[in-house]
Amino acid sequence: MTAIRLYNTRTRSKEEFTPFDPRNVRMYVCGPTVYDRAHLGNARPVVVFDTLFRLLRHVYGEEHVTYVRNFTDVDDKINATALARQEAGAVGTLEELIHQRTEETIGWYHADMDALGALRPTAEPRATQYIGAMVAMIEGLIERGHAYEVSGHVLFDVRSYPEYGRLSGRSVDDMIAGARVEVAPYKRDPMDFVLWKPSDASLPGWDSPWGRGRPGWHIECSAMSYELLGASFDIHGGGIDLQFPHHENEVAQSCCAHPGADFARVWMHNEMLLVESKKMSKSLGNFFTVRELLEQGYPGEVIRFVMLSTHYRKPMDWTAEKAREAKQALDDWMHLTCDLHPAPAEDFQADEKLLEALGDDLNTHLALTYLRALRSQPQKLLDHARFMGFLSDDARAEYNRAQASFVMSFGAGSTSRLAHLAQKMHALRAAAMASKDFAPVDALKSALIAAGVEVRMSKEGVELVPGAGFDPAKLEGL
RNA sequence: GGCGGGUUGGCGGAGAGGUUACGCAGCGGAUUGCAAAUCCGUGAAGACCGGUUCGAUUCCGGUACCCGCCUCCA
Repeated sequence: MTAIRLYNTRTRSKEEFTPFDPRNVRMYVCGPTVYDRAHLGNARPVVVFDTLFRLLRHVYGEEHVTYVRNFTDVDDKINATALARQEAGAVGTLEELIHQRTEETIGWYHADMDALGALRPTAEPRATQYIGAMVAMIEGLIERGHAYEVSGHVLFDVRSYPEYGRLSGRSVDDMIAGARVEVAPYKRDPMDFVLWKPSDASLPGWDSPWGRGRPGWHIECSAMSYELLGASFDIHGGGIDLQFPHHENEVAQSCCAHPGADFARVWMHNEMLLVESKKMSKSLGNFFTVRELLEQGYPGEVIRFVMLSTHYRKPMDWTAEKAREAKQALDDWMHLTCDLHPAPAEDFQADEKLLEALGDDLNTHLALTYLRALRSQPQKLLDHARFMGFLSDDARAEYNRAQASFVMSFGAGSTSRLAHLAQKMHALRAAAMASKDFAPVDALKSALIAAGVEVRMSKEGVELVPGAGFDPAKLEGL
């Protein structure tokens, strides 16, 4: 069995991965808050942990890996969007408008992440489906003396959990010293965080022992991971910016609610995405969405390739140049493999070298280097690229559709416009060879290149290949 | 202020205490009427200062600079 070593944020070291139960390897990854289109930064953990999911499925068997990624559909930004729609005259109750908004966003998210070649997780729970589990967990925390109720709020008492701060390497005292936020007066300790907060009539709420309200941000992941994966599971992933406070608080809640269990054994955090060397973030406003990129003509697999060309624990700068290189490599692979048939997934056995690269804390860059070396073995390249999430059925279909639509618009075989031009070119060239006057040949060649056609000439004949910027209209009159 | 991470050739980006990363770009060659595509070959690095070592870009310490978290965020 392939050895997998993963960097564990909790211990700050690379460790050999040993699942609690090899027949049910369990991974939880923090998913999106569904109030708007996913930006490119949101896509990084999706692609990274999708690659890990694929590796785990290959090593332990498809049926033996459970991957949970949540949708946060309780959030004040969602409420605000719904409220704005209502004020703009949208029909329906606030709850209906909120539901509409989250449904719509989840649909976008699925479409965008599918385009990146990411497999759907085993389960995608929504916070609103687990309010009962959250309330139960909060009640348990109060009973055990780890949480307290104050004026409709329930707060977690960080001083009741001595390990608080261990995951993110901070001490409560240091954090208080450097605190930049105003502290709510009802908190026993400035670092105490909200488990439950009251909702007024203009906000969505659920009945609870503490009145009508809604959960704090962190409790949902604790409740859903417990319900779907148990008190102890193998891997918890997410962006490094979630390490504190989100994951720290998750650890505190879960470990206090289920003493004796491990919660997540391995914590994995992907680094941030940069744009122009600055972190892409909502507050800086320098983010763009996956959809925008797709619409600009960057195929999803190109985005995936760029993502995987940088190790997940390093910041990654998104640049047009990287996208260009990725596209070049993928086009080349597609061209080499478009006529081959992929091996059925169940028969595929990945090469040990590729598995070693991925098993070494997801060295995806090395894995891509391995794929590149497979140029001379197209069948092997096709199967291994597909294992990595490239050259998918969709991408191959799209490629073939593009080829077909080209034939469609010009007619097939010798009557095709380009074939005709190729013949013309060939004849002109043959004449030029004799007359030594190449001007007419060069003129036609220039016109073809201007139309986005690549001109390949050899002794055997002339081959015309339409490129990315191919414009059939420019062929008129040639 | 507290905590964490980074600094590799023109660009991107890995591994390894000593032996070619790789890709892109460049250069040279084959090929071509000239090109394109393809193939072959090739130069170029390890922020700075110390230490450990027979030997460090790789380990340790310091300096500088950059970045992130501590506030919604993947």
